[in-house]
Amino acid sequence: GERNYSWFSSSDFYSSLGLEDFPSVGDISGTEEDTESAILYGTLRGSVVGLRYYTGIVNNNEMVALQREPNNPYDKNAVRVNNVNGDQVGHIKKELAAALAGIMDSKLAVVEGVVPYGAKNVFTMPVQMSFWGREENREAVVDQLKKHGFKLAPPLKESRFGSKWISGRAGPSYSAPVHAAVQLTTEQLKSEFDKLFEDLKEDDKTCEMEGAETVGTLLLPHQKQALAWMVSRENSNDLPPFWEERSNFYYNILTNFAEEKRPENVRGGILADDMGLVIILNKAVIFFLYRTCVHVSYLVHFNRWKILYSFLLCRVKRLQGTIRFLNFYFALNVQSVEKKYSDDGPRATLIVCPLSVLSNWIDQFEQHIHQDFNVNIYVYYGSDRSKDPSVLSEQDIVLTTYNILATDYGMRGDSPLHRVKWLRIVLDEGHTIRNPNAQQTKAALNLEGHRRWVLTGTPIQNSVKDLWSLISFLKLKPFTDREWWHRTIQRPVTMGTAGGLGRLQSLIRSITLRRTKTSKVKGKPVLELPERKVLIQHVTLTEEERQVYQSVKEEGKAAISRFFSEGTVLAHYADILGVLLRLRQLCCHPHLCVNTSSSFSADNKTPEELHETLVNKMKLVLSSGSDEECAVCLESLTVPVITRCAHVFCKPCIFEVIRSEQPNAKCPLCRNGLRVEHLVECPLEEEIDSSNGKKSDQEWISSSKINALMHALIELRRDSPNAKCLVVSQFTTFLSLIENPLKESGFAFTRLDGSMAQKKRVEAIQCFQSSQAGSPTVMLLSLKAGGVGLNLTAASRVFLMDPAWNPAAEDQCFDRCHRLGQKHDVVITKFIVKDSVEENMMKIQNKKRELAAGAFATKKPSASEVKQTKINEIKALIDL
DNA sequence: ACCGCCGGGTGCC
DNA sequence: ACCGCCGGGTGCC
Repeated sequence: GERNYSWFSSSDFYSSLGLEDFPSVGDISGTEEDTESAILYGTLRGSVVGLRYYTGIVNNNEMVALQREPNNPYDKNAVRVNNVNGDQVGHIKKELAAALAGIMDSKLAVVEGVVPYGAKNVFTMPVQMSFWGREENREAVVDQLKKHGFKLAPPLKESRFGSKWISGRAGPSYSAPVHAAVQLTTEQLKSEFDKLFEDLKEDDKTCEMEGAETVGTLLLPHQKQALAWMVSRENSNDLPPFWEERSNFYYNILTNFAEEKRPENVRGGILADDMGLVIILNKAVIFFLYRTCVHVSYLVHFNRWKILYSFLLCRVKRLQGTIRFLNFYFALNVQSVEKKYSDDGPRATLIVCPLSVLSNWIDQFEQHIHQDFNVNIYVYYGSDRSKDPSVLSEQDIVLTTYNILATDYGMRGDSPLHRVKWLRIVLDEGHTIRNPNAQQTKAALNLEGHRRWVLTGTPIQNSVKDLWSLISFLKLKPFTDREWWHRTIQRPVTMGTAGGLGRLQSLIRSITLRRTKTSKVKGKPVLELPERKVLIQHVTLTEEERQVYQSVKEEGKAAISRFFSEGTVLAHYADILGVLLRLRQLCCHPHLCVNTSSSFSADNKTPEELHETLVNKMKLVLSSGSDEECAVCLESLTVPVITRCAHVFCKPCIFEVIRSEQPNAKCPLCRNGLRVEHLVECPLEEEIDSSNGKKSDQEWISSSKINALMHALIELRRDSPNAKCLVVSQFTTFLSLIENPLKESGFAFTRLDGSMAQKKRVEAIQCFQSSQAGSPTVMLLSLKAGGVGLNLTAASRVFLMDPAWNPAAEDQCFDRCHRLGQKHDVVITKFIVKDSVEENMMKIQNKKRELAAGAFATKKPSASEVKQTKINEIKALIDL
């Protein structure tokens, strides 16, 4: 029925952007300078004039930024020259500026400058410019320069300036030796990058901090370690990375910029931790660290702490033997406590997280903080959130989401979050801000507060590029400006310039604490997780099932090869997904695909009718529970919307496309016109629980896969009667079909799927996690149900009934039981039907895994590459 | 001389 | 700027 779907009018286009939990949408519009495929065209010597009018000074060999100044009243071609600090040094001489203006404005090339000598000149100084751009723009740039009488010199050779460059750390980037540089292969980069984090684990971050013995709470070694590291980070007086003290100024060895003011180091850093629950404990630690000076579990001391506070400051010595935690801290930095954490300083810690983990945080605080302790926590969320900044600044902790942060920031100047000076700012799942152009990133970067932390399991998702937002958030000079980040770190790394990776490594090392499930502290694993094994169990269809499967397959294959020969594959995308879906369903159970029509969009239909059938077909595919992918973000669909051309994308992704390409946005897959008012939203799963509407007209029958599952379950019950297991499928209808034999064989089971209300979910989880006799041993789980935080550690077996397109979606599901708290080895069984679309899906999954493993430092595939990949996948899936 | 040359005034874009 | 450029003063050898 139509009522399950909402149609957008253009009026709710912007309001609907308030939707929560958008993944950060990658920039696919191509407006962003395509920095990753830039090459060096050549160099040009010019001059900077008007020095005496400006205060900005430079050193010899210092990098400078060239900035267009189109509104200059004297010359619309004006190009400003700024030093690394952003202070104006002068202008590019007008004849040269006239040549540069066009190139810069049309983004044909990026022009970078270095002052090679003469930095102390009074009136003019030389500037060595490098021109970077994509190969196809080289001619245009050369022509443009020629028109104004300039000619590029070939890139400077390494030998000229190179000695510094190879030495591993510093070097002016104008000498980037493109020809000499050895482009690392993806694999090399990947392994280099792994090393980058490996090395982090064995350095001095292994110092542990003891908890208060009087309370007797046990902190795990890696938690103590993290605690100590964070305390030292918040109090460190070290210079930030790449800065040196020289006689009476501070010198940046990457840009050669110097200033008298001591550059501030970040009072914080990145906690790159992939250990699920552990991170939550760590989160709690750090938030209470100074304001209350206790670990959450030490909150017993909170009231006493208030009394102790002034007492401590004058009696540190006496207390040293009493509370070792405080001892450690005060021994470190008695004065700064007084100064920095006295009651007139900022009080509130801001925690920003995705909506999906907001409740996690609230739960954590509720669990650990007894109401008697007056720790004020304010959840800044919902329409009744306070607009009064002073309400926020009086809290101990303010919790909010990235989308609230961005929405508020949107109404300029009136965001309470941005008017408070925070004691500490924490970005949870910090990689959420990896897109520098996203509103939430800008909003996060503009928060005020000295202690800044980023929590993330995946600091680098696709490329070094992703790190910029995080580094910028940490306010590390000079990287807050993307140009310096790019010139000193990103480009050297991606181009494989000698020393580039070393730089990145020392940067990461100085600000990151990284622990993975396999990290070690003093030779012992930080976290001893039981093993995880994945078994593939092949299933053979019965003669009867095979017949049905084969006939559907042949029919589908014929249609799809017709689409190929007609060149209408993408136009029939919904049809094709429909065929694949039917095949996948037939692998599971013949009753699954009763509602999916087999007829193809006939040619005698009007375009209007055709469009409607296709869109309806896509709705069916989506509502079946199938975990389809978005061609923009390449991940599982979050909030799917269907375009008029019957392609499906995440709502935020496609809105971003429309926003950035307006007014004539085109479908990323087929380049047909996109209109907001044509988008159809489609819930991921039928809200009406399919188990209620069981097809009464169909008698229950089993299937090969169900038989295989039941066989395994019964065997498991015989061998280890207490073992609990998850039975996972994308298709909730399939889960319903499985209920029947479970009942018949006397299994106590529970169920968790997307259609359940929050309260019922919690019940189902608690019930399943319970160790009481008679508690369910089986949980029927829909692949996408629940957030990342879902804890199903009671299960030590997983039966994955059907493969997903996206291997990451499967892994995420497995991690719900393979995580901290799991006592047993986890065995995962994937049921795969032999000689079927499922086997082909596995092949594609493996390819994706390889791709993901090598994805570091490679650029995001373009729309046409995505399109080609999709087409190749279709061929592989249907054996064409 | 509707030139050349001299030397003072002057100076980003 | 110890430059270039401008424009006024000037004018055989």
